[in-house]
Amino acid sequence: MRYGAPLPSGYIQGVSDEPIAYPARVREVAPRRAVDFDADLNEAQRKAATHPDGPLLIVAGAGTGKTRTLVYRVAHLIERGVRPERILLLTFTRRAAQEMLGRAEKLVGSESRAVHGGTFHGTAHRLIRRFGVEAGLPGDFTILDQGDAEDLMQLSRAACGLADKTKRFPKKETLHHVYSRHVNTEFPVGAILREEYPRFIEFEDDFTRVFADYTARKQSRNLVDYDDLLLYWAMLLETEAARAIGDRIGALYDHILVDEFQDTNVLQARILKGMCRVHRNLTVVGDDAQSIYAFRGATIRNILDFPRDFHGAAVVTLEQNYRSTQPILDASNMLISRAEERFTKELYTTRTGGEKPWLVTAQDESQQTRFVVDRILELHEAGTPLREMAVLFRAGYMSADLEIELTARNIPFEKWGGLKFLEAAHVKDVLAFLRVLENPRDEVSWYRLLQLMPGIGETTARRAIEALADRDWNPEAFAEFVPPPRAKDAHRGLVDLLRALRRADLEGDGGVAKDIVRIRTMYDDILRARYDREEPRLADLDRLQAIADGYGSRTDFLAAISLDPPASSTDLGFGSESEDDVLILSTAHSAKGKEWDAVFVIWAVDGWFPMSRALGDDDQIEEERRLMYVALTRARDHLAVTHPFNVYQSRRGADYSLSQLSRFIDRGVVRTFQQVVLESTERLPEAETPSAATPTVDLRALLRSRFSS
DNA sequence: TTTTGAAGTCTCTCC
DNA sequence: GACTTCAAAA
Repeated sequence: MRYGAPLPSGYIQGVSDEPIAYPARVREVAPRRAVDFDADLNEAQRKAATHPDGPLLIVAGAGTGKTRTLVYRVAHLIERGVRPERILLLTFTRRAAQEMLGRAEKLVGSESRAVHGGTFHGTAHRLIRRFGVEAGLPGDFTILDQGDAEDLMQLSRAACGLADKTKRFPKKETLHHVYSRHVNTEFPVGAILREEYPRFIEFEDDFTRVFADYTARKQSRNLVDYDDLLLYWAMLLETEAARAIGDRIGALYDHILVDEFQDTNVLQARILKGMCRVHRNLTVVGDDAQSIYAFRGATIRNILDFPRDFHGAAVVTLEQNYRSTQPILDASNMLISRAEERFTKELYTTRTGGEKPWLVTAQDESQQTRFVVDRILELHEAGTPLREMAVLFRAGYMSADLEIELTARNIPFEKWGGLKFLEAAHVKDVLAFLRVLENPRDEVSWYRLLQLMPGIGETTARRAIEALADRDWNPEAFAEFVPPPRAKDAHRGLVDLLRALRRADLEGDGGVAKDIVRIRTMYDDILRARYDREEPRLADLDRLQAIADGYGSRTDFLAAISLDPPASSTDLGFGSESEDDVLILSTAHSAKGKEWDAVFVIWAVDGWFPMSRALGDDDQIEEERRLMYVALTRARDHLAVTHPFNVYQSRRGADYSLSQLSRFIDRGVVRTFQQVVLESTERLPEAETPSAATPTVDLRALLRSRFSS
């Protein structure tokens, strides 16, 4: 059973097939110059970049000039006369797309600006807005992010009568995870349960019921989740009823290039096949050793099966690493050599010299932090800009202590990945108002904003929504809804606010930033009453307002923030800040595709990296290992892996426990590092503690003994 | 019956 | 430190 919306058979033809307009990302016009493929590329890179038409698989190890090769391929295509707007460049993150388009522009000039680039989801969104209505999809849908989708799943769960305290029935997050996996991997629900949640197998029928309700609910409320974006794209291409539309979408592009192919899933592979039904000009680049998105359904089979799926595909392998020094490669190669399955080979470099990476044992978290900060300042004084250094970790919250220290010492930093401010409750609250205006059927947002009102809780909110649904979501139905007496004032206030906002819309006095100002006349008070520390939250809303200012319409704004969320605080529209020399803090995932002169990988502790949740499952441990490999291979000249020895365990009472070094740094890997054990700070006066202290005999012995057991 | 405050329970990666 | 669950108050 599948849960996607079937495409209605009727659709209207018409509207020209001119390419979708993409906003130009770079303003200045770069001069056009002849590209020198011979001088700029090595043989393998050149072979890939100048490959003629037809399917091409580039297997590229870390740092082998993958981006460079793709950019030169784009340049080559343009020189060959392919129209730039007929080239589609699919990447995994928005950052990667921007970087690649920027580099292409430097190479071939402003012409390359017409190249279409973006993430799978972003591109899906544009195509669906453009062609979806013709295929019977709603034109005014709003996009659910993961949190919204989970909330909607909760409503479905309740509608199926599974919300009561039956403790054993899975949480909304689990339900959504299974659903998303089903869509992205096409595994049957039962198989997913058997593999990942054996304890829930008995509920398979209930899962199916909830999913059916969830799917129907999304459709009747004009809601589209991330998975739907891909699903609808695939269906536009594949469904017989949409054949003519699929043909036109397929005819939009002559060449398709895909970055990070190892992180695509079967649904994305189907999309690529569909996009290539007129031509077979598909170039994919990937590295199986860097596959780190299995949790999203990515499968390495896409790379392995590529030559079979696209018969006669050329395969080019890039092995020469231009990024890292040999000692860093030695450590990385050793680490990944432990992987259960490997398909690619050892990386090598012609770069000479370079010191062994450091393996730093700190006494505790605060010493780890001090070491990292001291070392960063040292390198900075020696001439490395802050922006050329990064601290990487497994999960967003692990940098908390470091962030405090950096702030205290006035070192500017920028954080990538982890919790984004758009996911913060108070920001989502304000967005809920906007989304209800945009799509009055947005049940998730109604539910959220109603419960903000004093006196209105779960039950009253649900009743109000029922009243709305009964009247086909006519906005007036809410005004006529009779709330319980205690919520009378709040109801009145909300009705007035929504009316005022709609009126402003009609009178052209809108603008999404103005909307937010109006919403905040009500919401700021609610916020103050709800939270003790209101200042940072109010500041977040100021930032939201500033971002909104850059968008003309509410529709654009809402779509943009679901698909291209500002990833860091400096992305948030305070322009000049992003030019500053700032240190990068990033999750290992968000660091993929980037490189720095100096990289610090902190919390290399078993249970942290790899995370404890992965420990039960061999495949997950392998994915964690590849993730560590990704982290290590980000470094050009300096690499330090740190682990605190004593870890404060807030979970089990207030005491310290001894931590184990990450299992990925086994004895053989340790030999590729130089070990540094930081002295306990109590023993030495601070002035005498060098940032890289001499190892003490005791701790070294302790360290060794752990590897011998 | 519904809301709200307080204690208790986890904590990921991303579009 | 944020979200869920439980018990008391309106």
